[in-house]
Amino acid sequence: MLTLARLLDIAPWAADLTPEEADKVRRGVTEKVFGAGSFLCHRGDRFDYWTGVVDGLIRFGMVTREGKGATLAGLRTGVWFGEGSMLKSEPRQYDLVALRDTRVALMNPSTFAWLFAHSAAFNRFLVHQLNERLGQFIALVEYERTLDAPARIARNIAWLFNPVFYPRSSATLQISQEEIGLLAGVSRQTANKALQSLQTDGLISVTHNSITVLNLPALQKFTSGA
DNA sequence: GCATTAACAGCCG
DNA sequence: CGGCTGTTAATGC
Repeated sequence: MLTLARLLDIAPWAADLTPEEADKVRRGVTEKVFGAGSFLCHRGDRFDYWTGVVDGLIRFGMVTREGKGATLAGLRTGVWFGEGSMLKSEPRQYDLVALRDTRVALMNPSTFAWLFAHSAAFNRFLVHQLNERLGQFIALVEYERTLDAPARIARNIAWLFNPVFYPRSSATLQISQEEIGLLAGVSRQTANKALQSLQTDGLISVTHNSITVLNLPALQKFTSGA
C-alpha cells in the first residue's frame, strides 16, 4: 500500500482529496516499471487502469494502415491519463510505448469508479483535464498534415510543458534529442536541427540531455520554420 | 529539395 | 567508458 506521502508525491490531484478519499486511493494504486521500448498496451488491448507516470517518458500514439506512426501525445513524469477508457470501459484505441525505462502508478478500475462517484475534488480535476485534452486534440488535426519538422518539435515540447497536466514541473526537462525525435516522428538529426532553430529564435534553451522552455505561448502557436 | 539512415569525432557525466 | 550531440555523406521520396 502507498504511503500518503508517496501518493502526494506522484499525484498532484490527491492534495485536494478528503482523508477518506486519499485512504481509498492509497489502497487502490500499485506501481510498475516498463523497460525502454516496451509497450504498456497495444491498440485493441484491454488496459484497465488509470495511469500516472511516476518517472519516465511514454509515447501515446497509433500506427496507421500504411505503417506510419502518429504521436497523439507525449506523456512525462507527473501526468495522469486514461480516464477516457476508464469511463467508457472499452479496449484502448492506441498504443502506449515507454521511450525510456518508465515507472508508472496503476489505479484499479473499482477505485477509479468509487472516486468518480464520491469525490467532488476528483471530478473537478477530471473535467479540467478532459477539457485541456480536447483542446490539444483539436490542434492535432492541423498538426499532422501542415506542419514542418521545427513546428512539430515545437508542438511536442509545448505539450510536455502544459501547466494543466504538469502543474508542478519546472521549465527544464531532462530529455534527449532522440526522444524528442521519436515523439515528433522525425529523425534525431532533424530533431537536432529543429531544436537549434528554436533556440536561435529564443523559444527554448538546449543543453546536454535537457530542454528549457523560455516562451511557452510562442511554442504552442509556432507554425513555420521562419 | 528535403528528410532519412549511417557513420564519425567530440563532449559530458 | 557509455550515452548524447553536432555534423557530414550517401540515398530515397
